[in-house]
Formats: sequence, structure tokens, C-alpha cells
Amino acid sequence: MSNLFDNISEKNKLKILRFLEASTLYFPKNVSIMSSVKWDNAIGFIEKGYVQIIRLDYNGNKTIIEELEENSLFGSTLSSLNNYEYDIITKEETKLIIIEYDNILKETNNHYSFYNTFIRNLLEILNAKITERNERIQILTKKSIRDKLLEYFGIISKRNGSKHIYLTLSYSELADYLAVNRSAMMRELKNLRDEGFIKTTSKRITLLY
Amino acid sequence: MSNLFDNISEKNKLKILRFLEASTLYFPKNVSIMSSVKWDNAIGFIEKGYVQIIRLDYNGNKTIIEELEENSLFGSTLSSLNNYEYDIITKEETKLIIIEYDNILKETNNHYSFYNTFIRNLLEILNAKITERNERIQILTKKSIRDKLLEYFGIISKRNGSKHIYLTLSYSELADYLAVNRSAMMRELKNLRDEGFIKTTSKRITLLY
DNA sequence: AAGATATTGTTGCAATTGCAACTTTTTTGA
DNA sequence: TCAAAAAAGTTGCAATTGCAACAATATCTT
Repeated sequence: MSNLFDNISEKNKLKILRFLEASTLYFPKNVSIMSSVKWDNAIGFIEKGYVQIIRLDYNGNKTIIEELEENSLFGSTLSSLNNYEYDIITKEETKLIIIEYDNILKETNNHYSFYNTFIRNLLEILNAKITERNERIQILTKKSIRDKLLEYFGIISKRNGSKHIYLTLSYSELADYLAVNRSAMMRELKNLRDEGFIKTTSKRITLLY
Repeated sequence: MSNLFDNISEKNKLKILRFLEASTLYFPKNVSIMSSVKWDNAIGFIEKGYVQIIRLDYNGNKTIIEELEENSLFGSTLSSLNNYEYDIITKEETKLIIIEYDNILKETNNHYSFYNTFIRNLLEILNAKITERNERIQILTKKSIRDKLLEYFGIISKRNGSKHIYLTLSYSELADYLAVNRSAMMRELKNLRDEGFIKTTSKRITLLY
């Protein structure tokens, strides 16, 4: 996964932040940062920490839209958070850099050759986001819980090049992610275990096929 | 929805296409264009026509990943089509412009002031794609067919600012899009009709809530 | 270390959904 | 224009899933 400042020196990074008129905010763990920022035209860059973008619908169903680790990018113009149903929650202490979107493409930026690298990184991050979404859609379009689980495991396994998977999500969160009932999912995991498709030890899963 | 050449004159558009070393291809209706192009580092721009990106899994389940109309952008680097399970099918006669991704960020491009506009358009298209995917995920994470339908209708209705919806997808395609069984979906539509939530006349739907 | 809180694991039962097998209607293309 | 193909519409039945209500573990937090 690409980083916004990949292949850019610390000195040039500071230069970029300066002419982007970026501001830096610090947040404690487990707080909403939705209301602290005017997101209409800003994007956020997580320099340190970990946050989740979640969605709560009228039924109280919770969906994790996105998990953002260190060096991830997110924001309204760049991923439509302009909806009151979304919330952004820090899961760790977080250092956030806010950038006004319109500043990204000011013509004067072009005078700096390293700015091309910055834009390339930005395009690559957006591309990675689309890929992520496509993977999620791939999973969600499976009709059975079993197929959703297998697709999820398959994607992770392929990504890491190993049949041994370590779950970063809790099982409750996984059920949310797959958009299925948690206990039905647990039941299906048991079936997969009983039928010899997988082996599990708490959050370690081995694919046996 | 933004276009790659918005706010760029025809003359400058041709200039851009020249230094991007773009090539143009023409396709008839209902053919796969997956194999005609080396997609590993190219993006495609649909100047004229209409294509669908679909996915066929091992069960034979078909999923429409994306529908691309005139002036849309798609491609491997920009949305991970590097998977043999995908196919791209023209649904109309199509004029396709192929651009090598690496050419997009050559430093010499910066000498042209209109190039900034081009990059801005590109960023906005990618952003729109992410938004689209988010909407789809929003729909797919609903647990019942009814809620999926209502979410879908709600999004379209909001987008057009009207309670009157015209379906561009056929009902079979809609079922694929929602990842549900077609006849179960038809049954649920009937229920919604009977319970007075919607009124339908073939592909025209009116929301009554 | 202990109480509080969150997560995991399990089950029965009802509701929803998928599937198959049709008929009817609409669209397509030679 | 007319036959063929595709899409829409229906239904019964079986399978899957969601839901509720637990008990058992694991994990915070003070």
C-alpha cells in the first residue's frame, strides 16, 4: 500500500505541507472526529494512529466502511463522507493532517518537481481504495455466508501469499464486514471446521483446500 | 459526473492525447474487449459507447462490477482488472482510447497549464468511482432484499431529486446488482407494491413514502 | 486482582431467501 | 413480420439465515 509521501524527502514533505496550508490535529482514543473538522472540501491524512469510518443506519445496523491505518488518506471530496449517517472514530491516539482539497492542484505547485511524485502517490492511493472496494463488493455479492467467508479468506490468503491467516478483525467485526448475522456466521465457521475446510485457533485460521 | 476532458478545449485535448501516446480502438456491440488490449499498465477512456465490467465466479454467478457510459474511465492500474475472472463487454458500438498509465505523470507534461485541469478531472473521476462503490456497499450490506431495494431506490431518488424512478437496469440485471435471487426479488417487489410502499409500471417506479 | 464490559460460542425456532420449474410478455434480429 | 431469444412474472418447497436468549471466555480498567 502506497503512502502519500513515498519517495519524497522529509524536507520536501514539509515544503508540500506548507504550500498545501495543511493543519495538524491530535485526537485521543475512541472519539469521533467527524464534527471537529469542516470536511466539505478537506482531506485527512493519518500520520499516526488508527481510525474507522463506520455507518449506522436507521435500524441501528453498524457497518465498517473503511479501516484507516497510519499513512492512510480519507476525506469528503475524496470519498463522499458528506452524509450524516457516517462517523469517523479513532481507535488509537491519532495525529491527523488536514489538507484543503483545492490547494492540491494550484498551478504554482508545478514549479516543484517532487510535486509530481506527490500526485502520483495520490493517484495510487485512490486506485488502491477502488481495489479495496472492489474486493469488498466481490465478497458481498456472494449469496451464502459460507461463500462470503471463503471469498474473504481467499483474498487475504492471496494477499499474504499464505494459507495461514491471522484475523485483524474480531469475529463480531468480521460479521459486520461481511454483512451477516454474527451467530449464523459462527455456525458456518463451525461447519467449515467440521467439514475439514479450515482449521482455527482463536484468530488464526488455516485453509486446508 | 465529471469527464476526463471537462474544461479543456478540443485543441488541447488532442495535444494531451498526443503526448500521452494514446491509441484509439473501435469495437462492435457485444464483444469482449478484455483480450484486445494489454491492460497491465493502461487505462481506457470510452469516447463513445457503453460497456459493462462483469465478473463470473466458479459457480457461474454473474456480477456487474461497473457500468461505463460515454466519457467514463476504467482500466487495470486504476481499478484492478488484473484478474482473469473479470470481463469487459461492449453493450453498444464503442470507441475506446487507450492511454499508458506511466505517461500520465511525465514531468514534461507540467509545461502545459491545461494539464492541471486534466489531472483534476482524473482525480474527480476516481473520487466518483469510490463514491459509487461506497453506495453499492451501502446497498449490499443491507440484510434483507426489501432493505436492499429500498436503499437502492433511495439512492437513485436522492440522486435525481425525485420520487419517480426510471430503471436503467433490467430486473434481471438489478437482481445481479443487488446480489439476490431474481424471483425472490420479484416477490419482494410485489410485496412492496401490495403494502403500498411503491407503485410500478414496468420500469417506472414511484416511491410512496 | 476483581468487577465490569466485551467477545465468543451455542441453540431452537421463525422468517427469509434461493432454487427449480413453469407461463406469459417483451424484445431482438434475420 | 415472425420466429427465436430474453426478460418478467409466479409458485411451492427446501435450505439458509436472522434473531433472541443464553453460558462461557476473554479483555479492559481501576
